[in-house]
Amino acid sequence: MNTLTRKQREIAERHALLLDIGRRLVESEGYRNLSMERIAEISEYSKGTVYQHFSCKEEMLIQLCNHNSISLKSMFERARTFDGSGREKMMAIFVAHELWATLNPSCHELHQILCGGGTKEKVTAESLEIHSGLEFEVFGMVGNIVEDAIANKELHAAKEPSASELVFSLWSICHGGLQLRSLDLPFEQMGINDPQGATLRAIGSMLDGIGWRPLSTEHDYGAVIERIKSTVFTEEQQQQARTR
Amino acid sequence: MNTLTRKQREIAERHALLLDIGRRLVESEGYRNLSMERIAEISEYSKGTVYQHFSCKEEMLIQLCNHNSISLKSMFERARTFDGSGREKMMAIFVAHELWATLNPSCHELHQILCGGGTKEKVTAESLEIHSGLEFEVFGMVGNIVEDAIANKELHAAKEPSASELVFSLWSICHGGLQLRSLDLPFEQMGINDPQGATLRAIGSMLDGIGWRPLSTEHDYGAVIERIKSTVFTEEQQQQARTR
DNA sequence: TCCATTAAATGACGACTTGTCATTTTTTGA
DNA sequence: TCAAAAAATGACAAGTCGTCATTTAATGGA
Repeated sequence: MNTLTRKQREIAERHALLLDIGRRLVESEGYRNLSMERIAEISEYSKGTVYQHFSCKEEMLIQLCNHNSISLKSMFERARTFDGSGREKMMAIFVAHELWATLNPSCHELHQILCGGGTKEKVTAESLEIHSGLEFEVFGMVGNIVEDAIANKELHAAKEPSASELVFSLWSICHGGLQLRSLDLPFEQMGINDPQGATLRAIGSMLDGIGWRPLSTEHDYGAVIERIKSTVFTEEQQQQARTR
Repeated sequence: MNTLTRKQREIAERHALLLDIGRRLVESEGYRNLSMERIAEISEYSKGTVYQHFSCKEEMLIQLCNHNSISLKSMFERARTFDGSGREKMMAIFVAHELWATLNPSCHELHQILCGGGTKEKVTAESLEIHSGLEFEVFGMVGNIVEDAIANKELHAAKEPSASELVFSLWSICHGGLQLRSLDLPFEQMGINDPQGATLRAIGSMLDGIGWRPLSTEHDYGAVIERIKSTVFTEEQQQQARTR
């Protein structure tokens, strides 16, 4: 039993190693230049061994993506511990999401790969289920913040947008913003000086629009965000500062 | 001269043919299963000839994408002819965007490919410039509607969000919504019964939030959208109805 | 300790793609 | 009519994915 577990541990370690190599390759050269052959070379295992861990390239990609989702989830878990109003907690979620996207440059790209191109068809049912499950959990976490706010009367319940729908909208703004930013258009020339801030203000306007109190005109959310960064995400913020 | 032009016309025609085959292949099998070899076969030209038109696969993809952008632009041009308030015109833009995305299923996927994966590096400078130019023009068109609304006092000018920034936000919501929808999560199970409507309501909330009059509480924008569909986009709407 | 059995690792291989370029075919115009 | 220019072709090199027969290592009983 002991030996068996040792072997299992070795396999798990190698699995993590391979994923890490994959992540680094995607980050440094884009997922198009990722090849299983390269991963085998770098890891100094043979291709066959790599294929014992991942049934195909896409399987590796979805596992990388799931790994990212887990890290997002844990950041969201920390975000919701921020001691503040519901809307402030939502700001903490936003901060978490931005830090996550900045610190894991591959995550947005990987997410997009999963969306299209018949990628999902090639992946194992298991990984796909994990993926949906994580997406579901993350959605739920954010939804709970909305529901709490409704319970606290910060936000009046309405048929539309429902709590889930609001999460849908927030998700759209965040990911759409990331996508647009990744196009690296000449934003300054277009009159957009601060794309990240643009996303933040878009969320602010939307929450104002549904009447989530205190409104952005009634409260200094800029200061809140600084407080969130320096209290809940100290380490990540430093890490981000170092990366730049 | 005449003969030369005939030849040129032939080449242009073939170029269009190849693009069309490419588009159909992307739509039917996803861009991952697109191969230049297939395009050559289907078109009954040789691979070498195909490569005289497109320096590489990515070049074909960006040209497809640019083609889509041109069609988006022309739909936006029609949208802004809608006879109504600034905010109603913006709804017409939204309708145009939704119809465009529905009628050209490849466009969103192609757009995403361009974002990442080192695709832009492989493409000709010319196509890339056209791409940026189109994006710029489309942004400008929507921006003009915002500026007109400010001039008409429907919307009070503010430092932030500026007109361009508002366009950025709207773009984010629309594309983020498309991306999320393309993940085809179990939306109903998550409490989201109408994803397209969710995007629409998100935009409504945001425009309410910045105080663009008349607010959604003061005006029946649902009815406006029906009017837009039946007057400006009659044909597209029928086409969409047929597709479903 | 030795050896038979089971498990794991390997890399040659077939199938497929991309992009090139020497060769062949077609067109042009004198 | 025919030589020169232009265009089309597909064999080819290079690279990738994923498989699987073969080799290598681990295991556990005698």
